[in-house]
Amino acid sequence: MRPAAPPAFFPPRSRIGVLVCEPVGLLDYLAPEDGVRLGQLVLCPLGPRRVLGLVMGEGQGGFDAAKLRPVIRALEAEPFAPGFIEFLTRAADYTLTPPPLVLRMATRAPDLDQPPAARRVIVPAGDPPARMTEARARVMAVIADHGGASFAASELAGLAGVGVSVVKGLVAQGTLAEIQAPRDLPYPRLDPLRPGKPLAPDQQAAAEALRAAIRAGGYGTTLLRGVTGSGKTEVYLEAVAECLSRGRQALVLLPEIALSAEFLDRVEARFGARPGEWHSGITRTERRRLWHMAARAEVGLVVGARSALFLPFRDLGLIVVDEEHDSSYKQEDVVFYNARDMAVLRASIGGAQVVLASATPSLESWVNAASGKYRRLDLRARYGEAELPDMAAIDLRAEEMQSGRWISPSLARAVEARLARGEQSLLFLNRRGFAPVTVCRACGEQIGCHQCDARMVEHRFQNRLVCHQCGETRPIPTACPSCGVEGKLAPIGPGVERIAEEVAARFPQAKATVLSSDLFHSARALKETIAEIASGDTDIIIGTQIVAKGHNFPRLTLVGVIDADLGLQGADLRAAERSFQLMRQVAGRAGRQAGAAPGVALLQTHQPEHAVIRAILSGRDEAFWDAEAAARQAAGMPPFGRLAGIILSHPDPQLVADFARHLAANAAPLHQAGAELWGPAPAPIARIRGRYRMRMLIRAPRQAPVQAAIADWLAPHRPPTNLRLAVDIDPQSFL
DNA sequence: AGCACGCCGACT
DNA sequence: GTCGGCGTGCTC
Repeated sequence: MRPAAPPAFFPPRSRIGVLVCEPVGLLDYLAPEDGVRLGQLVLCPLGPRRVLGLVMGEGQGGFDAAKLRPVIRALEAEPFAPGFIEFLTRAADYTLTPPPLVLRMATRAPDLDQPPAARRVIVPAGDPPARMTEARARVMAVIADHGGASFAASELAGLAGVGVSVVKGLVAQGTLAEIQAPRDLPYPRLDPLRPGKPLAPDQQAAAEALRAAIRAGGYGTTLLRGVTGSGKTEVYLEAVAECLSRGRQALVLLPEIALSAEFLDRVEARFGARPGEWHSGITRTERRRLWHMAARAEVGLVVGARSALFLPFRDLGLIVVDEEHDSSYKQEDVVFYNARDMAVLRASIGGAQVVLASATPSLESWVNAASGKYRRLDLRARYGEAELPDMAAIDLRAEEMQSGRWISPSLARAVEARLARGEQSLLFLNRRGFAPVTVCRACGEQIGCHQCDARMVEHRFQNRLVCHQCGETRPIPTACPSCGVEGKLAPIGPGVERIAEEVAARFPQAKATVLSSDLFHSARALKETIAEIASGDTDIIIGTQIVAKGHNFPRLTLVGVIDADLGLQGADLRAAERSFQLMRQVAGRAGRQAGAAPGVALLQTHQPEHAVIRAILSGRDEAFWDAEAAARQAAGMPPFGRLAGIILSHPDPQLVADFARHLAANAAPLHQAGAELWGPAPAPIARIRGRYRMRMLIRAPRQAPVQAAIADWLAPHRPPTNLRLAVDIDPQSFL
């Protein structure tokens, strides 16, 4: 373990620099009466308010010493480690996010300004009572059975099946005592020495390579590539074991933590205890506990969603980013960041290892591995040849398609064959709802959202029209809102609900289940449905991309992609890459059967000769990535060049346009840095929630100081009131 | 982000 | 004359 330098101490009333959780940022204060340490969280006076701040170092000066106000008090939370402060600072610099917003992400735990939560618990204190009754004996038995665990009086009474008065009586006798104990307890230690599952030779070799990297200490990133079922998880859990046995903390990031109960069980089976769990669904109590235990190094392993990267770990030695290509790692609202890239940044500062695990890596990671910047480890499939299903295109131009139907005769025959054999089929369409467009046959009007530049999507199960941009819903009208003609509104195009209708009509004997994120109010409900499907309770699954995430359906032998062309259109830089990854994953759902013949994946397409379709069918990933990389390199696009998006929005379209043009006309700092500026242009979604949106795109050579150039460019221009300006470094979405 | 201040139109 | 709309600016 590395020797920890003693944290800098600032004596009482000395001048300190504090980053406050408000847009003002770094301000000077006087240290409180007991002094304060670097990295401590403090409560500061700011105007009439008290706000949270982080002690960053000595004061900046340049502010009238007589006006300095003292910090109210230091919080009892563990101070941030210097490496963590550096990470926050550099993450803010990289993403061009105001540092206070990054500090907010790092302090998202309840009651940080409160002293450690305590509760009153009952502990053994003395001799058995003079009179031992049956009820008293039961209480003593519960205490004996539960060893070190401690309970509140009411919990103890409940467990013993007696009234609280019995417990109180024992306290009065002096047999038991009620004491104050911290509410937030350390997590049970995971045991890295327990034996893991036996590993195949290639897993063994990969695990040893990761262990060696961790043993060597210092930073490094590894791309761990292996299809679903190749045992990636067992391999990186070995890296976790090595990290834990060296006394450092580990973090596993997952894209869809809500679905990870199975994952937590695997961790428990491997290490004998459950890890800390961090995502939007955990309770306030658990959130507070995990935050403090991360800071105090009293949790060894945390499994979490992308925001877990901003937990104040004391000494993080390993970050695993599972399914590293997943687009949910990119946050695009208040703060724009990619958790995969920030994981690499955090690890490089803290001397930690990163494992990027995926069956279908992002082009960025693939190129970094090819250039030697990342180590690359490959795993083969565990179960013989069943890695991928047999794949074929169904050329829709050659099929007899009836209007209002989307399942071709060829695909229907394949489904019939599965029904006859009692096997499952999956029909994949990445489109929620019943129909994406509702058109008036009298006047041609397409029903749109009042707030957004988007069409309302019919959701027949809810019997409403829904805007997929802002979530606004309204009843499905019978008359056209534009011309008023009754009964002429018609749904155009399919969504999963409409495929379900077609399935019900064409395969009336089959049991069908629709899997779409909007149909499940909770992660639990979704999990239950998935378990039912896995148990064989369904003949035909109709799903959006929610089905692409690693669920194992043992009886699934056919995957039908309703519209393989859907992701290919549009000018999106990553359309080909994303389409390839998604269809590869969906097709893989039919390729997992141990020992059995591989399943079949059929792609309905109007363009079977398209490069992406051919690449998927051929199963030659390397060739696809090579071609994609060459095309990106030729165009100077990421990862060979750099992009940044500028998104401006305001309720008045004229105002956004004027300000955007004003910025574009004064872009000298960008050009001096070797960057190009494209736009402004109305964003593809030109209006969301009543705000008009314009976009600009910056492209620069790989080594250009893009962030500094953008900061210099924007600094002199005050945006008008209420105009929102967001900078999206390394954008994934261009909408 | 809040919360002041202050400069304009609409009233008891 | 005031009350209150929100645009501008400051917070160590």
